Amino acid sequence: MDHDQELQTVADHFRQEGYRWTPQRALIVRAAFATHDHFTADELLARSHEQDPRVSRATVYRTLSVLEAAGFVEGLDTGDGGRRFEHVLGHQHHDHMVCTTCAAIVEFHDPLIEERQEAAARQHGFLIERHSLRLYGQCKRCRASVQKRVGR
Amino acid sequence: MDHDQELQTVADHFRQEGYRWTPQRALIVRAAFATHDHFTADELLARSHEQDPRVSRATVYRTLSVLEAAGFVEGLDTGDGGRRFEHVLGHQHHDHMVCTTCAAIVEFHDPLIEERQEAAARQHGFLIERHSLRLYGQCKRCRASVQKRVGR
DNA sequence: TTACATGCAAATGATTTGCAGGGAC
DNA sequence: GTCCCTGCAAATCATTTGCATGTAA
Repeated sequence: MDHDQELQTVADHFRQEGYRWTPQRALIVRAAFATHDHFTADELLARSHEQDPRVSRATVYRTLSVLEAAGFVEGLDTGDGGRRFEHVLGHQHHDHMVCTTCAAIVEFHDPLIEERQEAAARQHGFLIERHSLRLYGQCKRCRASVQKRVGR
Repeated sequence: MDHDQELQTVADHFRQEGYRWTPQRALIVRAAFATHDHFTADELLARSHEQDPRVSRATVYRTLSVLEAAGFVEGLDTGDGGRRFEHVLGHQHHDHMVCTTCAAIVEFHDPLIEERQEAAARQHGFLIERHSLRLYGQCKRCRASVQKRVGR
């Protein structure tokens, strides 16, 4: 799915749900989908401002919450109180490793883990709607630089 | 490990790390360990106030952060911006299912999942310090009441 | 004695909301 | 023409911090 198609999908969803499709929302969604990275609300505001400095922070938050509810975007707690969002539409589900030193995010996926989650849920009569698996620690790069320091 | 022993362990840790062991900290830790549930900072403050209304919110937060750093307590983002803590000392590691309807928390544990997490981390040169696995959805009770409603 | 801890109130930072004017449908 | 959306500023909410005073070691 290319970006224009995606944008169309989102626009359709907004209208179907009774939301209006405004230039601000188009601009914010375009900015959110521009790259597949993990952005904060503030970064999204900044990116939107590159296109039009009049877009307000409030509208960014309001749009993000509609996008999240619709599953176009997924929010991750960063652990330090903030949140980052990622563009999900058209991307395969995956989990995250978060570096506690440099905040780098590594994505991974393991079907066996997903399967065992389902099994655990079944055992408890629980119906999974979504899940979040995060590994916190040191990424390759940060481990390497620690070892260097320790080594000398 | 009974509660007095636990308290002693925590007190020892505080002193070893150069923190002072004060009546407030003892009171707060006792309140945190009183039950194995998932409490907010605010609830802990309330519980502490039952013993001594002069304990301040700031001291609760300051004590929680030492407890968390030491691994006596573990913080979980609730998804709505807040956090809950749970007493970890003397309890086996486990993950959580969170009911999005009634907020009930079900604990579960799967060694195979842990193993696969380690494997994934190894593959990416990542060193896990801690992890968080949360399944969000409907608990048994809430599923049952939805079905009842749909059924009639 | 001397840092560190405490309580208080003010500061912070992310997110939300009330409101009056503007614009999608 | 409605009613939702927007920008702005003020309001929240959880958490943190500065400071003068208290106190564990």
